[in-house]
Amino acid sequence: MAGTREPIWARPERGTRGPQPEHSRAAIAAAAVVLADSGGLGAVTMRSVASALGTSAGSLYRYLGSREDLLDLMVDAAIGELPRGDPPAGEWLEDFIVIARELLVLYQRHPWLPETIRPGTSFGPRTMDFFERCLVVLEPVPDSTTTKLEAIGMTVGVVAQFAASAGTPVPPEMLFVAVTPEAHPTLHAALLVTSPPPPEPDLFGKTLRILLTGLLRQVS
Amino acid sequence: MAGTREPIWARPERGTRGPQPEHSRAAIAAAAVVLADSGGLGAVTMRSVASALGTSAGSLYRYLGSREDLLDLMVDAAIGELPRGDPPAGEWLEDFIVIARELLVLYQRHPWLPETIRPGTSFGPRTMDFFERCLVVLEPVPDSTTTKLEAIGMTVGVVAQFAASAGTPVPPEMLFVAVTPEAHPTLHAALLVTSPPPPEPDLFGKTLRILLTGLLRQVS
DNA sequence: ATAAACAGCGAACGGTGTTTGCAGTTTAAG
DNA sequence: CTTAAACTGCAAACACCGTTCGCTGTTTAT
Repeated sequence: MAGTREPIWARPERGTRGPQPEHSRAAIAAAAVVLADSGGLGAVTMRSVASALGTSAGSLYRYLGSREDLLDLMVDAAIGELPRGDPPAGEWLEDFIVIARELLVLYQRHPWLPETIRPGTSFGPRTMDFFERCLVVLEPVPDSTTTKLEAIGMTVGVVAQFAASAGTPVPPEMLFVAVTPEAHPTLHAALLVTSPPPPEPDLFGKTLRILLTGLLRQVS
Repeated sequence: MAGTREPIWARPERGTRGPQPEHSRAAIAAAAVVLADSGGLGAVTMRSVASALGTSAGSLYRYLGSREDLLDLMVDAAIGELPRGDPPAGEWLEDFIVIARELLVLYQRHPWLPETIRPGTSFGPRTMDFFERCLVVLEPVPDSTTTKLEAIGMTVGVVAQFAASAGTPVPPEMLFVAVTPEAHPTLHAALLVTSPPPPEPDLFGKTLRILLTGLLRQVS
């Protein structure tokens, strides 16, 4: 029953005694984000982050309880890069899709973000700001907040899906070594097509419009 | 240019010389799946899989080129558990949603599966069978195979989203330590609701129906 | 018969997250 | 002002990880 630990957001950044820490959570998160941006999440090790800050791995545990805490910090720092102001005054659907597009470019700038948002992630204050901003935009929608949060969660998932598929522009044939013309005739035929049909111009917006108008009640 | 390696499906399971191997890819995958089911993906180490098979970690490299190969084997083995026969004769939308439901229960039985399907996964023959089965069901739809594959991918993503959110039945307050009544009034109010409204009876089916009827042309 | 290809195994290598003990520093309490 | 508690930083160590290597023995093609 004591397997889990208190999330980092519930612990004070520093105590009231002792010398002033040489680093801050924000600086640690920023250094880790830089490493992840250039080398992927695998490049974010306690030692690499520590050496980027000019300290040692063990010293990081004065700031973090575990590597998971570091990931929580990174997630919140990245989501904190989203635009914050701009409470828009248009139609809620279009406003919300604007937010989704902002999230998409964030996911493309930080490809490690979706995989770092894992089950067990403890979301920080900047992420809560994001959720709040979504709810504000959805204010005109007459559904319950629970339903809205479900719709937001589904949207975030779809955005991650688009960000991931945009990373692999054309499926390399390496991923399809296992298809045989006999067992998979339809699939095999599809892979032989040399010039695929022109892609939907705005599949992203189209998909989200479909999903949201179905999931949330239209304001009459 | 030589950073990537040939996927395991392109290599023969065994050569033509030498003694018969004591294990098989299928047995290795099965052992790894059992470990992941009970202890999560983190419990799947070369040493743990090897010891489950009564051998040593180094010996596994006679069968696998890397741990990634092991994950590829696991993914294909799990997806291979999906029902295979039953080419249904109903409406394509309902038939496809049946497949999606089968995938959902598979994801719930193997919670490690979505995270194991990573960018770079090389899909095996059982997974190709699954794609083929999806395409067969979508045969009556007049869209291009490319569009259908996009719809399938989006469906798989949505199913993973549902499987993940079903794993966390009620968001524990630990995940929301960072919300403050001042900065997040709407969110804060939503978390105070003691009895949330009864959830949509079949949000899963509803969502997929919405998504698929929008993404794919209705058969006229 | 010979040589190549292969299986199995134990030891080792570099890397990982994390813990621990210690020395030095700052602050709160007596 | 003194003292003790709380705190920081650091180096070393621990257990574990994926992976490689060298070796012995076995099977098969030539």
